[in-house]
Amino acid sequence: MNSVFKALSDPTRRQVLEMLRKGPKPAGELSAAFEVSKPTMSAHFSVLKEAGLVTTERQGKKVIYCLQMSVLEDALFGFAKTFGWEAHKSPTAQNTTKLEAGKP
Amino acid sequence: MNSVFKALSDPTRRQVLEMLRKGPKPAGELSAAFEVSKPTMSAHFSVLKEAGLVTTERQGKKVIYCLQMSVLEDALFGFAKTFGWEAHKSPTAQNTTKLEAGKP
DNA sequence: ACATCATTTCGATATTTAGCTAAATGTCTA
DNA sequence: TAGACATTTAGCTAAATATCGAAATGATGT
Repeated sequence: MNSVFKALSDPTRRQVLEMLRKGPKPAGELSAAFEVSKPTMSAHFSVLKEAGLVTTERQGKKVIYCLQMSVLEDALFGFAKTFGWEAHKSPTAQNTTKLEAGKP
Repeated sequence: MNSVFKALSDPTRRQVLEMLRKGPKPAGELSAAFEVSKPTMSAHFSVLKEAGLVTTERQGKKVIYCLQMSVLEDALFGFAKTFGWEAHKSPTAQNTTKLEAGKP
């Protein structure tokens, strides 16, 4: 859980997670959205992966990143609960475990 | 908001916030709960203060730290909302603006 | 097998962060 | 004002992090 908060402490990494919210995306597409080098992005990906916030899955020449909502949820709301907050999934929360086929 | 997440990325600082959940506490009491030097704690306090997560108020020879729940709430739930979560204050959430008198 | 494209690893450097001790500052009480 | 605490500032080290360009690896499709 510490590693999750560490991972969330960088704005680029938070943005990556937000991009993944609508569904899995390849590394290249994620990288292209930021003004940093590919190696730098790869390092950010590693941090997210080690925190368990994302998983990867190879599809042909691409590596697909997939948000693990449950990990984010546990960290965020586990912490929030110690402050007396309650929280619940909204009806719009969605599955992030499967890639919709044929997305670029 | 970035500064809030930065502040939350350290476990000591998160624990300080949790200690303040039940009400304001003097710096000395907070420091005593951790195995680090006073200056180190002071640096942690600065980070929390710059993020707006705590405010201080001098009372005699002591400096009282006070959790700003609203700042924590905005950062945490502002972020959570972008992931489709809803959240609300639980009935147990409480006032942090006033110090209960005469606490050691 | 090769060319190509996507991604990661390598090596190097700069910045940031957490931690310390020692010294300075601030505020009460006698 | 002097003594006693409480807290912060100064100055430092060591470790972690962010970043880069260049090179290496992996997978595909011809």
